[in-house]
Amino acid sequence: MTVGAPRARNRRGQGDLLRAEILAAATDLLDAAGDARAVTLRAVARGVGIAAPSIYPHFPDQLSIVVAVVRRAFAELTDWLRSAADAAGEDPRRRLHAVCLAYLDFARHHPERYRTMFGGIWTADRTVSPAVPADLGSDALRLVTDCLTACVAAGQCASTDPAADAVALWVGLHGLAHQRAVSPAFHWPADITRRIAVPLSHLVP
Amino acid sequence: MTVGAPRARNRRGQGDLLRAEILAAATDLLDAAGDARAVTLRAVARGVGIAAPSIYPHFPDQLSIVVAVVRRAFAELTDWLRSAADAAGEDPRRRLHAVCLAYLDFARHHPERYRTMFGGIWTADRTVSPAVPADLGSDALRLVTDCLTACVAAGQCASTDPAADAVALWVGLHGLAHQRAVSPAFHWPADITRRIAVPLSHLVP
DNA sequence: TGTACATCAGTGAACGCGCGTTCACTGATGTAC
DNA sequence: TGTACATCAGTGAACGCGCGTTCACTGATGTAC
Repeated sequence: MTVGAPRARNRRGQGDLLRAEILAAATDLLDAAGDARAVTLRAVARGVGIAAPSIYPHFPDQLSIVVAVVRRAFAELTDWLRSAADAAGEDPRRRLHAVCLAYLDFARHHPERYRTMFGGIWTADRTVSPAVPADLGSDALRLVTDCLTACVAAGQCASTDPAADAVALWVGLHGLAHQRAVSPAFHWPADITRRIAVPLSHLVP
Repeated sequence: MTVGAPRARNRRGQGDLLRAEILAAATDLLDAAGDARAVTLRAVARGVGIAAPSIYPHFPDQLSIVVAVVRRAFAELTDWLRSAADAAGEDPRRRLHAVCLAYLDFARHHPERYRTMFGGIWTADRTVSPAVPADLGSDALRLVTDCLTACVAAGQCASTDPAADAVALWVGLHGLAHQRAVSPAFHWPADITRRIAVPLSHLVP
């Protein structure tokens, strides 16, 4: 976090540009510190290079910044998964495989962000329930469900309830993603991804 | 957290009793607030009913309290799993089943504690890596591994690498336990436990 | 075309707060003689 | 048995810090006339 030359102030009508800068700085802070607690209003302001009160026209309080960061991260995750599925072509099995790997990739590349996305945001006074996966993660979960359903339709998957099994598969992926973010030093079995994803996918041989 | 009558001071030589009270108050605080951040030195002191500096003879700093709480929680988890296994009798399959359910029970009864146990403890200056599951969770993981190995020996499980599959099973349980602690409101499939534990256990029909 | 003025983007100083930690201390309790 | 004293358990006041938030403000920019 370097403090550069004094910021050129945005032109009239372009004040919302600062909002994007604030979000970017907050995301950087989260990725660097690995703790939503580090995303203080003053630290964000320092990151952007503005005075702390300048944040208020864009976010009503400090918590809103963290929530906005998490919301954007979920949108990125969904885009990331969708791109992976699209790149995998038409075969349902390949698509499912690609989405699972992409999910784990996302967590691996942004471990701190991932922890905060799925760790909940807890405060003393306000109750902020990001409602993962029901609300924020619903798009990502639906993508997994769609892949699994397509596998069933193609006769490649033995699931009799793809929606429920998609939740189970996602839970398994999440367990791995989350705990790898927390304990990268643990000696994970080399094929741990396969060991989790294959049984939970109910793919037929 | 009520402030009662002024504490009777411990007798000479019994000063270590306070250590246990401090740990208990810190655990209560964690369970109530759901955030390791709430376990401040001053809040713990208030909970016990002592002056804040009285903690220092027992813990070198605030972080050490949280670490001690987590260590004790892991010991409790291991005891809890062992009791469940013992109560299940000799049949390996029943033992494995009992341990899986007990694991999820523990998380369900202490969601905030669970989140902190497996969420890592992050600070700006000191790096505290609880090394889950390698270090702290190793006893619990070994219990799962032993159960799975016994199932293989009894011909009830098709795993060819029980140690690696135990990690996969644990990851699945953890994913469910963790995300249920974060998002209890999500509409989990009714049989989600079975959907995760059965495929990852590789039990034969 | 010039100019007064409203608006907008952002500042700087200050507030009260809870925090971790330090320091010198107090007063009860046990023990040596 | 009595008494001086060391030790132990814990206190109270104070420190400096970073925090979220407030307030009155500044100065550039666009616009109405």
